[in-house]
Amino acid sequence: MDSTGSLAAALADPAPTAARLLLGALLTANDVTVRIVEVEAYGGVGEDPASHAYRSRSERNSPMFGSPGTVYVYFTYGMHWCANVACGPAGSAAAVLLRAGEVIGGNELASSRARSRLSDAKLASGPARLARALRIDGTFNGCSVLTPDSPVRLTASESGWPISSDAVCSGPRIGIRSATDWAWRFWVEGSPAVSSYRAGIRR
DNA sequence: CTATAGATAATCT
DNA sequence: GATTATCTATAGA
Repeated sequence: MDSTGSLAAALADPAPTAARLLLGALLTANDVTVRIVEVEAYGGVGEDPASHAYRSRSERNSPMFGSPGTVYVYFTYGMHWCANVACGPAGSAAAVLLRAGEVIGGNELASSRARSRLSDAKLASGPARLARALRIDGTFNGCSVLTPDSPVRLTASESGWPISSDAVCSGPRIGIRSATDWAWRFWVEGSPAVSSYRAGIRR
């Protein structure tokens, strides 16, 4: 089986399993390629209070209900785009949030797109920066990362994927206010691009 | 280095 | 009208 077929099989798994299998895969869009090093899993309707799909299907979250590999992009905090990939059986509304990646191609382009001057390691460190480096916005909604002519593509090199489970860490998800004790965030140990956010956010 | 406040708009109630 | 799966500038140690 080729690597794209393996990825397709991985995306059909439940969110936490699919999430950890996305680590080490390559994401390409707009002439920039990143190696995914940090992700979070989100569940479907009625099963994950932190998920955008928790309440019900809406116009915004409808891409989450698509087949595995469907891209769901949302706009938040008045200025940031964040990218997800639907996973699990079609209609389950589970998804994986792409939180961080190492830029391995199109470095200068990614740098020129950044809102501020950033070191190479931080160009795609954080969900909004990742989307910005690849210039992913709302027009990508509904695309599939598994379709050859899609503007966003997910691939895997046979040598670098999947990542050894020894190198994968997990912990609580970031920036949410419910289900904070679910260890549904996964990252590659030691990657300089993994975001190191502060724990306590005061309001 | 750490900690905090402010920006800024679509979506949902 | 409140909330938000964030980032950056700025202040202080």
